[in-house]
Amino acid sequence: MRADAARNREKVLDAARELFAAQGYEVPLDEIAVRAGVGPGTVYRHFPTKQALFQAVTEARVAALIASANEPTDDPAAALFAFLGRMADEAEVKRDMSDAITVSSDLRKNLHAALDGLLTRAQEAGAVRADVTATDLVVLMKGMLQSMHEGANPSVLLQIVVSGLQSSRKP
Amino acid sequence: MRADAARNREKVLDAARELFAAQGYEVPLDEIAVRAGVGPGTVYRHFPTKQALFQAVTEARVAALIASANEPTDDPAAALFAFLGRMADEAEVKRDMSDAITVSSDLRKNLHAALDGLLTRAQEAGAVRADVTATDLVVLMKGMLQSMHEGANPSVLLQIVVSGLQSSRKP
DNA sequence: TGCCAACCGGGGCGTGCGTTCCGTATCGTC
DNA sequence: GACGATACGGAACGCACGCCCCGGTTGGCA
Repeated sequence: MRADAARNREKVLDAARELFAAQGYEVPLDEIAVRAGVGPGTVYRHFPTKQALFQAVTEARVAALIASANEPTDDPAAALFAFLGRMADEAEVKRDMSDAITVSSDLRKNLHAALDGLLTRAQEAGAVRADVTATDLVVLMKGMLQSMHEGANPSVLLQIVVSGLQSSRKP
Repeated sequence: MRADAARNREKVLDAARELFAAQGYEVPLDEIAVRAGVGPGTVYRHFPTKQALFQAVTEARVAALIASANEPTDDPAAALFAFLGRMADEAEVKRDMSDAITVSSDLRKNLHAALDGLLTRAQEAGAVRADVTATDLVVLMKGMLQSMHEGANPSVLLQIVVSGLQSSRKP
């Protein structure tokens, strides 16, 4: 790969990181190109599609998050809640977190699997209501993450969800 | 107004009700026109804009919902939770409920005011954590309502939120 | 029944966006 | 320093959608 090509690739990635984080997936690709100081064609030389660029930007972050879910622990409930907290923290600063779940089905599947493990163990420990599924949690979190950028208080939202998970099923 | 004009107006309203409920605000206006058996021009003869048509379809339902929030009660917490339940029930069947909050700022304002009243009274009764604001609730409900159509169990989601609201603030 | 106003259909315009194409500039090698 | 491959930029395409316009049609009143 030529030197300037590598440089441009980085400029595109930097611009994409910044704009996806600020505005989410809906930011026009042309804006990213302008911010990077290149033409739209150049973006497509390095990434076959807008989705691919988005994944290149978010994949590593989300993968790290998911990896942190698989560390063994002796307090399953605390592990689950800590994970939700990390997701919320990440989403509070970067708007692309919630879009990542929507755009990439791979990512969503991985997240689902990670949450499933955490959730099941927390439920076996009796710390989380038994009628919640991993799907419920993914969806609930996605709703929460989106809500964070519309004026709500993120920590209050998270506490509500965590408390709600701990309460027992209504008759 | 001519007889056929009135008939077409009703056909458009029926089609809009059905398609907005099924697919939300994003449904193309042309689809509504096709479903109604008329041309797009006819839709615009009766409603100046797509938003206007959407409001014509949703306004009454949401207004009724909001009105139900203002009935006096002696159990403020139950009133609040019942209201949230009604919102959830409505959204479970009709996808346009959550869009209504987004599209019409009037509707959003009214909903905010209604929730503010319910919430404040429930908090004064000590039944709901004091650090939640009406904005938090509107946004959280919007996220939840959107999420309901993605495979989660609506009643579990609602129970989690309700339980979370009742729990006290973490130190 | 004839006439005019009201109304209808659908083709068309403007816009925004993802994506592609190609003439031109630039890099790296011989 | 010249040459070929590589990469660049941005104009252009296709598509989807909200919205408007106009030639033809229809309804209801005289």
